[in-house]
Amino acid sequence: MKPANLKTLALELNLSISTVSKALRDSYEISQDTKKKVIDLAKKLNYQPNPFASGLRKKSSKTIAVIIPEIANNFFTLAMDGIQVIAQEMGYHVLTYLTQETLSNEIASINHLRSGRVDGVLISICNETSNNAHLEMLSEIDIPVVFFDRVCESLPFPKVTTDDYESAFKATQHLIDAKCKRIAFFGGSRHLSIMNKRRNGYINALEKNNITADPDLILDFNNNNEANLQVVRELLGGKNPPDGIFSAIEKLAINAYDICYQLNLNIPKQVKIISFSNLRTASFLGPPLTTITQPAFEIGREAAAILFKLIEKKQVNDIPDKIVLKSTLIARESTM
Amino acid sequence: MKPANLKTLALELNLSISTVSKALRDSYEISQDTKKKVIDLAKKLNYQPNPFASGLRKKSSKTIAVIIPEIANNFFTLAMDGIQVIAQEMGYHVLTYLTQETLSNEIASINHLRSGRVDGVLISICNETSNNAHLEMLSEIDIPVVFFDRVCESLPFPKVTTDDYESAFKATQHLIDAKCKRIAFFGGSRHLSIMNKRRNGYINALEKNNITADPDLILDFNNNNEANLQVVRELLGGKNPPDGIFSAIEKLAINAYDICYQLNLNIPKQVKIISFSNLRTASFLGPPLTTITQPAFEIGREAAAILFKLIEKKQVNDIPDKIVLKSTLIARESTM
DNA sequence: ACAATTTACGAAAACGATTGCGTTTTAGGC
DNA sequence: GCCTAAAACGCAATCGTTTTCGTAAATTGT
Repeated sequence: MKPANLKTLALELNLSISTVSKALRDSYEISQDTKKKVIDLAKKLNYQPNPFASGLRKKSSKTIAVIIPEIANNFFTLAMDGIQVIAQEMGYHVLTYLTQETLSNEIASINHLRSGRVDGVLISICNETSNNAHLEMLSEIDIPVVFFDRVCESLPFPKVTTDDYESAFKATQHLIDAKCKRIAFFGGSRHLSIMNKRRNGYINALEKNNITADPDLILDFNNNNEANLQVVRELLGGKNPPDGIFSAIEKLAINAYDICYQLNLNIPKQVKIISFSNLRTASFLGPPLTTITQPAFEIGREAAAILFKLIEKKQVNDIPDKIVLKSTLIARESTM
Repeated sequence: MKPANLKTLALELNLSISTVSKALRDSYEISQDTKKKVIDLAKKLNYQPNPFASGLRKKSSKTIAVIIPEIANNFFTLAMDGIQVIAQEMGYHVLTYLTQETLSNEIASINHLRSGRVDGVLISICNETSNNAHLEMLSEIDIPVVFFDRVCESLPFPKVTTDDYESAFKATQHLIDAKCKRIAFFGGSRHLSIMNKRRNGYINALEKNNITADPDLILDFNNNNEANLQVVRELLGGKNPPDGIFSAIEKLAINAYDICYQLNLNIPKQVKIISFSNLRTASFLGPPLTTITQPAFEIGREAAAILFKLIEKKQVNDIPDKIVLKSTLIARESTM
């Protein structure tokens, strides 16, 4: 059965298409009587306006795009949840693009948006992103953009992040307070500003405690998990292993657990571990993992809320350039 | 800067709009020479066809919808990943709708699709779904639909599931083999066929071992996690607690861990636990959790692959009505 | 050299919703 | 009863792309 359209309704009611359209949009030009008739029939036939037709005409789609590196990641999953909740409330549709941490996918995704397919974009950049050529294209497209978590500092879009530097500092201090002498940092791409902030928080915390950072303990990991595991194995199985690990990435903390199990290293006796993480099961790990937990859901909500303000041009002047939410350190047995 | 459109290109090249359009679609009507000119300019101006215009004209959107109960769920996250991978390969866009396990949201989402916004639908129904009135509307919309995991048996759409009955049977047998005498079943909505299959697998495994199922040990949980925790607490803290738990839902196994920690119950000595789960950290829990792990990623891939065959009407005859993938039981310490 | 094809392109009508503007009807004022 | 103004509705253009059909020019065959 063909879906009903304005023509169908108009024919049935002996009205013109424009009258029907205006009635449905509650125009002052149409009498209450006709409005009621139109609306009733529309409901009866389950009329849904064709999104292509109105998109073409109005140049708006009631759709936003979310571009994230991966979805099988607790942080992004929760952020996505927050985004969806707001979007659903606002009556918007959500298109998701996964870049799989690959620059070419990120470029392709952004290119898709040039066509006016969406009214706004929420983006968290991938760890291969070093230059901003493709991100600057976002400025050329004339739609609102909001960055969250993995932001690009040099671009003039609102950004929602967490207090990465402070959290990293606290995490490192937490390990120092737990008597760790050799603390390793597990980080990611040097191109990501959040990674640099976390690394700096780590380094400055060490310095403040008069510990000189050992370059051998500052590790950058990539997207190859096998290789990453090997690096962790060599570090923990080597001759001068760390007694504390601060991981800026959840997955790397899991790798550390993996290797500790393999090498029969006791956590926390031989090595203490703290990690940025949104793992729901952190409390039930063996041993429970001390985490820096980002308010991922709220980040998604905030970012989406800002985006919709921009899209609907409400209170555009009181939109902050940058929102920083606080992460919380939850101490558990892995650092006791 | 306004995005380039066919008119722009046509004007620049002194060609007609139709020629440009045909050139870009590699029509045999256009000479190689003109094609090259058009394509070059299109690339230079970064032309992207307006999706509304072509959607309106062609009645196809290169977009699919994914309707799932929640995204903060390891199974659905992985399935989503599989779907996205295929969709990206096929050049399709993905719209996500979360029903939050709520019937009204599911109805609203399905209603959105009546407008021709998408070319196909992948759906896993929510646990409030008992009657099929709204799902039958999917038949009226004239687009392909594929169910995955939480399928609706009575509807004539392809279904991708796992061997739920067999896996549940094996899981229960696994506990029986581990000398459990009182095995509890943690299930969900009786409206979901997969839950019934898992429950039946459990019951039949008991019967085969000449154990009569105790109704007090067959629990149905809902979406209220606080209430669920309380039920688990009363069961495990009661006078006749089970010595084995087979959970059909990951979240409930976590609840069980939670209560065991609270009540100082030793897993597996006092109670053994096995659960359907896609937890990546199952091996690192205290103790490591024995799981029935569904091939979630592959389910997503398979379902998407079938959907695209249907959409593009390729090999439509050799599409099976039902695909059943196998889950794997991974024995870990929680049942030793 | 002339008809018959073939090649290469353009004109124009869709697709369905929106909206400015013109037109008809009704109500109101005197 | 006539004029003005407001109320209620229809006409038609528009958004950008696709596609059918028509036609001029180039090519082929004899």
